[in-house]
Amino acid sequence: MIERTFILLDGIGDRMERTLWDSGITTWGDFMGASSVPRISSQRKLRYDKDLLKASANLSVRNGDFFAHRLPGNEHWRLFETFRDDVVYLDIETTGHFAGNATTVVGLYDGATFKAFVRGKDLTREALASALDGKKMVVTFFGRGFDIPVLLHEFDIPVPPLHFDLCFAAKRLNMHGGLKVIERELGICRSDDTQGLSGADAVRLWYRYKRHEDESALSTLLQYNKEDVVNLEYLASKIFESLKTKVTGSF
DNA sequence: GTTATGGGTTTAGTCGTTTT
DNA sequence: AAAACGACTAAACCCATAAC
Repeated sequence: MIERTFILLDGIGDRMERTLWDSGITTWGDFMGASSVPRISSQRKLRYDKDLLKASANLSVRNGDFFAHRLPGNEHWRLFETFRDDVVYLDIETTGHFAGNATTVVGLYDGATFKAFVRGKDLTREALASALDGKKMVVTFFGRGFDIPVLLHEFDIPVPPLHFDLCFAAKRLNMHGGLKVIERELGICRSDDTQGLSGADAVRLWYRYKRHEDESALSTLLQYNKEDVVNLEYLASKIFESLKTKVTGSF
């Protein structure tokens, strides 16, 4: 998908990109190989050829920062397949807005293993930073509005440059509603222990664990968080494929 | 059910630039 | 000169969450 992307060129927006695709120029190679391109002067084409060459070089060394800066946040999804091996799925639980919104649990999943960091145990700036180190893309549900700002405010850690927020991506596919609703739409089932639990319940579970040192409440909370995070992977690949088809019209 | 919060996106409209 | 287009802006809107 990234090699079909032209909106990273300065002066090319989504409409011009569509025009290029429609005229048969569907990849960077097509563009650079064409002797001339409709609606683009030869002078500009020269500049774009250089830019695309630079993009190719950055793609081959897998430089996530390069693309993060050249694409608007709502188009970061285009790099999901490219950086799939360096993705981290992330979901946090907190004490809630009016209790200062302190992070209680940070759940991370890299596609193979799940790791939860718990406040008062192993949730530290250093542990988080090292777990996120080297990741090129973070996948969240509404993380742009919630998880990432909260984490930055509390821990000031470096986060991966690319961010695939499934909430806004799903909306582009006319899938409205929160994470649980969308999970159900895609046929994902929750375990018996966490069936029907919501974010508000996560707050309650935390307080139950804290007040009574109730380890079973914590373990339910961690299970809930784990399912949230692990399900993001399936959601992401589904949403990526649908978005790709929708945007390109699957030429 | 309503409201507040803080982050973000989308949409519609306007304006300036590029291409033919 | 006209058409097509991107950039910019502001307003509307969405989400998770909890207090009321």
